[in-house]
Amino acid sequence: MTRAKQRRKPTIYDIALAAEISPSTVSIVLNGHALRHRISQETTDRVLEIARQLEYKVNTKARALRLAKSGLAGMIVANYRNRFFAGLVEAFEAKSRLEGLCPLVASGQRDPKTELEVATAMIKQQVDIIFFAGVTEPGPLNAMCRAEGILCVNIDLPHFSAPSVVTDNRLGAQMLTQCILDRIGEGRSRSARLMFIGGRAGEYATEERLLGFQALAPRDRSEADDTILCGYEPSEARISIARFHALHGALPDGVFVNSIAAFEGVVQFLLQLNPSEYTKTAFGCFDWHPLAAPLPFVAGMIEQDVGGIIDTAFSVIASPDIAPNEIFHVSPNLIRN
Amino acid sequence: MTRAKQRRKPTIYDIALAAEISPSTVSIVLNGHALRHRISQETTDRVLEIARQLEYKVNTKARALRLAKSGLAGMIVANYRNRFFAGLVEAFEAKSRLEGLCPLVASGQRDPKTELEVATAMIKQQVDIIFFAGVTEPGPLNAMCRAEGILCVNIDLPHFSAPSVVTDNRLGAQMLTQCILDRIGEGRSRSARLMFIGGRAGEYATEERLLGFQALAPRDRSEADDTILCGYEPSEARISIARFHALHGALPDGVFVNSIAAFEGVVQFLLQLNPSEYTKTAFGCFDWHPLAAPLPFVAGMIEQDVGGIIDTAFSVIASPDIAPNEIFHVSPNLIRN
DNA sequence: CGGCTTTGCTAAATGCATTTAGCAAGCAAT
DNA sequence: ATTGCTTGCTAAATGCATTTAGCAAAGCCG
Repeated sequence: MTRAKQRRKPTIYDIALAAEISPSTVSIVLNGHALRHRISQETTDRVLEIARQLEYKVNTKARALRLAKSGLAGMIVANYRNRFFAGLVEAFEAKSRLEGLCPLVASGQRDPKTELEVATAMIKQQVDIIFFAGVTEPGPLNAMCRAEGILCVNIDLPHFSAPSVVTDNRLGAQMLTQCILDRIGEGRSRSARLMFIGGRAGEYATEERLLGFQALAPRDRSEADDTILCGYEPSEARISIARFHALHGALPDGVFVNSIAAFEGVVQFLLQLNPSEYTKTAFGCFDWHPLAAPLPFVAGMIEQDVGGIIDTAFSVIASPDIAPNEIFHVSPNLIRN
Repeated sequence: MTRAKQRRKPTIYDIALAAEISPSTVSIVLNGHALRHRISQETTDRVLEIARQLEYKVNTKARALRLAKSGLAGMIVANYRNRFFAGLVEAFEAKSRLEGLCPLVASGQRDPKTELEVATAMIKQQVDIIFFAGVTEPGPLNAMCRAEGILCVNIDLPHFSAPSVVTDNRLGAQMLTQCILDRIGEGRSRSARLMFIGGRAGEYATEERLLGFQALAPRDRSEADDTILCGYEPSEARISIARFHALHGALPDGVFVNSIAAFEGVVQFLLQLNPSEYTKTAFGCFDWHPLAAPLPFVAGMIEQDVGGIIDTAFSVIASPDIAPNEIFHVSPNLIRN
């Protein structure tokens, strides 16, 4: 392999020179349009062989400049530390490559300013599509994409200004609530006291999950302080559940923890208690993590179907006539303990 | 803001037309070379104003084509689910943007074939630099970069074929071991039995950490079965520590868990035991995770300094005369419980 | 043999920004 | 008036791939 290519990267002109034909023909052949343009088999073979020998690689910048598309697929996620987004990104990368696109991912850190900056950077790179996952306000970003003619999809948080793909939060919440009730046991579950902790009022996912929870939680027990929408900070969840415990002198029969972040806070609190305090309580978390799963008091966790979400999002992109306000639901999985 | 830009994106030619000057001048001004090229203040202002009005954005493809550099900074990580890599990526993104580069991250999934594919895709995108973090074999990838004239740095796993930035694993291991000994207590720590579990023999990080561990672990106690390099699969770690426990009828006084993955397996095993079995044992993990930190038996965890690693890597890139085999060490942090 | 089709290929325009060499006008000095 | 410098700007080449319109040669028909 004594390749004397160190000088400069070979272009189609180098191939043309070596094959004694025109650059046009080279381009046609390399793009697989030989038949369409009636290039002879002989010429085609020669071009391909020389390209191989020279280790020719297309200059993506020149191609993108000419075609006004980059072959890049963009995705913005909130962050990578969250396992849901991490899984989403990995599924996105794999699928993008399958589709022949180069994935370009960035985190928006749930900060509108960063999100805008990151989205602008992606548009500058002329990404052909963008998925917005875990963005605080998709509306303006969707508008930007429309103005630039970039196809986009909202993930996780839907918005009417672009097609959206979301987990079926209500269904997942029902599955999780049922799992909690199962753990509590036939006898007690009818009159069990269930608590919902974590998330924000008015927020799409939280509201949906709350609906799923309330559909199964014993009616007569839905008292005001059983639903604590304290956000996603572990410390807030810790304080909130501690307050409940102090007030009632005990934990409820079941706890629906909305998100792994809130779960962190709950665990922090529980581990300060005497184990006998929480072994009678069934916990469920709308999120899955391998470190939380083996905890003895965990009845079940919800794992969102990141592969399904990404596949759906790509199929949305591929369908040209989908209404911007359409929402697709993907069922999550319940992992029972 | 009734912008009639829908048609086509404005180019420097549009600006030139509007300002009644040449595109050359526009380019010079927009690149901040006005002074160097003696463009009058008046002209400069006019160009900038019109560019603003037209919402001009440079076409990165054309620029990249001309300059033969893309303004992209690439990084390959093993995956995103691991918190260390997740943090690394977030630090990388932030720093890249500070440096005026657009971050392009991809995961190699610890699979040489994927790594090669991903690296090739990045090179096709003409990234200006690449960081390799958590790739199985940096050598060939470093060689590719050299052939293409792309600056690269190895992170986490060093290799002589490019400058490397790694956590000071030995130091971190010493800190963690000391922390475990502290927890065990003055009285017992001299003759304490310490165990090292997780990682692979012959692997750089594991060997380094083992050296740090052995430097402090009581000498006379370093028996063969106290060091279990069972890889990174949680199930392997679970089985290994279970076997130890069955064989000796008890846990050791202290356990050095090498990686959060191994820790998962350890936790799985512990939670099956009666708590009295493990409360006398001090656990330390070379990795940090918020769900593991509050566990009562955890004495401390090591958090690698992702920001420091990325900053160091960028400074390596900026220094043209660094030997390819040079290795930079970044101290990690011990999080005590 | 003239006219038509088919085959196989090419010329040239295009996308947009950057940079170098250098022009023209104005002014000062001799 | 001539020479020389400065100021302010521009022409034109360059990077590389793609695509459309169309040319030349060969083959076929009547």
